[in-house]
Amino acid sequence: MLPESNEDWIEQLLKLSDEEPKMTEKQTKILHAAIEIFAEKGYAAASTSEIAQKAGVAEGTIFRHYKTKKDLLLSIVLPIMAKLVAPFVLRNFTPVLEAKYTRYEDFLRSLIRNRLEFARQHLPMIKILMQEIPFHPDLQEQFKTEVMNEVLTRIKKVIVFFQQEGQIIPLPAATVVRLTASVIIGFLITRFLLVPEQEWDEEEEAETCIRFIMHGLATR
Amino acid sequence: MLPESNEDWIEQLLKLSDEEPKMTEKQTKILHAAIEIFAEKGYAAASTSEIAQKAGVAEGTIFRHYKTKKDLLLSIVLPIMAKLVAPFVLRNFTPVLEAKYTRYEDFLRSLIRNRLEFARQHLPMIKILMQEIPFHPDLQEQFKTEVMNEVLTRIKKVIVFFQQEGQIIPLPAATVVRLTASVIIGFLITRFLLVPEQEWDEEEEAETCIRFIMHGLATR
Amino acid sequence: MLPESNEDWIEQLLKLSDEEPKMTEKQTKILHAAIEIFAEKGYAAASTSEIAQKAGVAEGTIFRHYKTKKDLLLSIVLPIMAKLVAPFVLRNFTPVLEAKYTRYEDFLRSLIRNRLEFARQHLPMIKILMQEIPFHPDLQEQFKTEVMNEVLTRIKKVIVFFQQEGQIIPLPAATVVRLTASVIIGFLITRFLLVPEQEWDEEEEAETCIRFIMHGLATR
Amino acid sequence: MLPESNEDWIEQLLKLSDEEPKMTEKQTKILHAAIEIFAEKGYAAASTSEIAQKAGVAEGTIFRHYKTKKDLLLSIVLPIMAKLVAPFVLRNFTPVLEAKYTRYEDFLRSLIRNRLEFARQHLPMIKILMQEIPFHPDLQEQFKTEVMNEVLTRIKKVIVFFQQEGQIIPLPAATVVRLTASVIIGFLITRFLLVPEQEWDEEEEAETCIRFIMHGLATR
DNA sequence: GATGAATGAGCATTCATTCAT
DNA sequence: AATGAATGAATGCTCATTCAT
Repeated sequence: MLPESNEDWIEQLLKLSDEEPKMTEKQTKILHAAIEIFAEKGYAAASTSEIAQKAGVAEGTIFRHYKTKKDLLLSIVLPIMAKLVAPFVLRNFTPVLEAKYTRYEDFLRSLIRNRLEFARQHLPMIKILMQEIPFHPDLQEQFKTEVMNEVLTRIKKVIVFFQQEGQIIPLPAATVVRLTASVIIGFLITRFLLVPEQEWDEEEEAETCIRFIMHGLATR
Repeated sequence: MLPESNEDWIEQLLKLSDEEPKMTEKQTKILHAAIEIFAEKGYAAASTSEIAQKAGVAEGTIFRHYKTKKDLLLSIVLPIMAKLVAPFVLRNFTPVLEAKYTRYEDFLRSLIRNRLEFARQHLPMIKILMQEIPFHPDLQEQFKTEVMNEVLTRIKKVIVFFQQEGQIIPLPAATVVRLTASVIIGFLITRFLLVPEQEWDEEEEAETCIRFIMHGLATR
Repeated sequence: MLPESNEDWIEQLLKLSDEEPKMTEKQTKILHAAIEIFAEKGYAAASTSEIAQKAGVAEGTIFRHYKTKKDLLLSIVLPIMAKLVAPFVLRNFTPVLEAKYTRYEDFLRSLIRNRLEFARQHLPMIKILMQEIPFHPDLQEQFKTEVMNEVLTRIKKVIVFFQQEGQIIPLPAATVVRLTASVIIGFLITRFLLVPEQEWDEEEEAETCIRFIMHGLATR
Repeated sequence: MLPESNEDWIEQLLKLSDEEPKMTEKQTKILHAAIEIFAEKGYAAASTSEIAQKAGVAEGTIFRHYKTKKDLLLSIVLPIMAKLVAPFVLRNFTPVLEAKYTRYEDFLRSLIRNRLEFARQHLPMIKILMQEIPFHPDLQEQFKTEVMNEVLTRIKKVIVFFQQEGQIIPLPAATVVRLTASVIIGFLITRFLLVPEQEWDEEEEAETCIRFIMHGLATR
């Protein structure tokens, strides 16, 4: 479980998540079909006619709702990008953190659990996002601006805070972020992409990650 | 520099690397053009006519050397996959290791340096491999067999060896591999894909990674 | 100004012109939008959705009033064709003429002025008519029947009348009509299509046309 | 027959006319099919698949030779526009004229005969040119530049020359051109488009046109 | 009457692949 | 070995038209 005190921003995250409630039923079906097919064969190799078929609509119907195929991609990928950064960008992120988590370890625990849940719920969309970012400069731009700048600067503040507290080693904040993120993302990728079929004791593995990071970053 | 003692398998790696010495000049140009364009726009979005144009050959010439477009992809991606696993698969890998590296830390250092060099030399092909694996079951199969099975079992043996020596914590070998790989791959991705334009003190960053891993895995 | 004596058939023309007084406001807007867009891009290249948009109605509304796109075209083009021939077809045309215009020159003057006004008022519809006639056999048929037969035979009678009077040269009536029409239509096209932006002294140019025709047709 | 002295620029015109001798046989067939179909149904209403079918080639073949459908149109329409103005633009036009034709009437006779032949040979392409100019700003631009500017200024010089000789009435040159052109073009349109099926005594009609123009423009 | 979502045939264009030269 | 013209299936997208609301 996440600490109760954390619930407020999860709540906010969830609020963000029920996208476009005014979508017609056909539109929803198109979106779902597109997610499935884009995730399976990639954007470029997916054909709109296949999407239409899987969605059970006429091909023209896709283009009534999404001006172009690219538009359809963006309507999948932009919201997921927003949700990806949401937890870090909510305006009360830093103060809340500093007050709430007296230990880096608690911060990590909350983060991992939250991202595990996020990945479980949105796996296909995340796959699409990761696959397509390299080929779409506009997505890259958005990603760099929102993630690199917004998220990184906020997290770095948190890192510095814990460094000042003497909890973690005084490496450059960017390095600390990279090391931490590598371990967590490496876990998520292994869990959901590389070996998804295996039975995972997620609690146990999460704790192992945390301990590894904490010892790795401990002040000597 | 890599320690001299390591040179023998690097030598072997290099032997593997001058692939198909019997390639005509046009074929080489086709291959180079394909690598560039596949890396830039992805396999599915790349057109053979664009490749032909960039290679300065006629469209038909591509299909004289590579039966299909997929064939052209494989001729890029299979060799790079072979080279990716080469250092671990050379038949003398484990014994050599156990004798040579008395410390996990030295093993890591050698590994990181070697992979840095590998990534620097073959970045576009590695990009292509990573991008296309999810969409080609045959590549996945090959990857699982060669990397997951061959490489992992060998590395796990090394891990167990160092665990028995008491140098690293007695976690499941798979977990140790994952943690170690996450940090190293996370470094490589950040170095070459996320922030390639930045000036990197690779020696320094590599040592930071090593220290992080060593502390993270240290017996308590 | 047109000579008063001419007013009666102008009056009749005007009666014809307030077409379909029972049109709803939306229908009027559709018609206007269609005229504008057909004239601008041609019938085939105009899309009903663009017309709907410009008219400010829903796509379906067009088809409530006009069964097909072709229907919409006809509802523009047929009335303008009727008005085009109206002055010549009014049943009292010939007798009136013979009585009224004692000189061919007066007939021409009245004709030019009237057609100038007609072109000024209905330019876009005339453009559409001219553009589409070659591609619609039904329009051609209508045009040949109404214009070639009806109008030509009546005008020829007038010509013969003036030839018998010795005012104009005894060429075949068809030739006289062609020469006269060429000059007048050539003027109208230059005035409204080729060089519409120029300041035109229409009175002066009309008189020049008349003098040219009269000298050209004068009995030697 | 055209006066021998005129043969040199006709010769030049014909030289211009054997367009692109390096066309493959399929390309020729595509071009001919396109001319036929564009003339019959108009550019916008013609489909490339219909053209391909009539040409007896695969649809893709069209696009190997002409990047776009518009390209195909231009490859028909630009050469015909060039040929349309060729007789007037040949660099020796004015001097030759002034020396050769001592009477406006002879100039007209030569012009009419030449344009009759031109229309007879290239009727479908001329139809296409006339139909499409209103809808393609780039064609309009080209037309205005080449025809309006180049041709008109040259012809005006000729007109002024004959006016100074006292052969024709001192109206504005533009007006003289318009009157003359109206009569000739009116004849051509009637001959080839309105009543092509009729037996025409072209010599006789041409002389009638010339006499009409000469009397119309005679100094009083 | 008016709407606008839905349709599916049709469009221009691209593409991997073939083959005669 | 190399070419490049030719292919025809497939693609993303548009369009006139229908119909339930």
